[in-house]
Amino acid sequence: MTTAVDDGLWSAIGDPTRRRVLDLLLAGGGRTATALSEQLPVTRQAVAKHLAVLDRVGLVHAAPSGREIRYEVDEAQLARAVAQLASVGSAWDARLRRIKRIAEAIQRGKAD
Amino acid sequence: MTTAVDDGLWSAIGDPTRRRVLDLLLAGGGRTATALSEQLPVTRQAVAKHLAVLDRVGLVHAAPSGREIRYEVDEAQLARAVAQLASVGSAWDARLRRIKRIAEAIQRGKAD
DNA sequence: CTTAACGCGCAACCGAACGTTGCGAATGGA
DNA sequence: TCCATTCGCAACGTTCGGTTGCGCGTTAAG
Repeated sequence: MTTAVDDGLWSAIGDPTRRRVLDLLLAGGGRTATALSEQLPVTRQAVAKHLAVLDRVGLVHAAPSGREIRYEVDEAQLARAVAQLASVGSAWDARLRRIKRIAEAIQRGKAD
Repeated sequence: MTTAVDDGLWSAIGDPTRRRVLDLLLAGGGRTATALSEQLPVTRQAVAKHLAVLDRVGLVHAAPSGREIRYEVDEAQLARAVAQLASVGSAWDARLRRIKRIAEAIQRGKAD
């Protein structure tokens, strides 16, 4: 079982700036690209591109209103992403536990 | 609390090929770059570069032996990476829960 | 001992991704 | 109407993941 990871979702949340964008949107509700860029170390255009990526994988959704475009987190999709993180994490964790157990067994065997 | 994530570690495990390299090393014990590349859809050189990245962040460690170089997972560092995955995951999860609670509260408020 | 084969590193190259700057277009308020 | 604000588009540079080609050292076979 290789954890059935969606590489699209992963690489979307793999970028540090995109993670911070998601953090900001989660913390402050829907915001525009310009507003987000003011609280990030990158330009508005960079933020816009990241929002496009997040939109493409369904993690955010655009809400146009007049000349502004407010972006909001898609909670269901983010929950799916969180599940994938947990999935990979627990898979590796299980491997590590098994390795530790085997190592301890060998230690005991040495004591023959 | 922004979860104090190490971007170096994150981007190391953010790459799909590097995750698969770690999976293979965890499953089959120490292996050489050539052996790994035979079970991956990329060339030996690509694997070698990924191993260099993983080595730089301490997720694997090289064990030279004659003309071969066997790579092994650093379990402590991988455990740290797993902790970061869990950290980000649970942070987002908590946000999602709060949002849901607030939404429900508003729903109840509407029923006035 | 000589030689062939294997494993590795280095360098050049290509395409995609992240970031920048500069510009023009459209909307909103004075 | 006019100015400010917000956005989209295009060009550019840099880094990253991947490939190919070559040369070097180690191992093993003759």
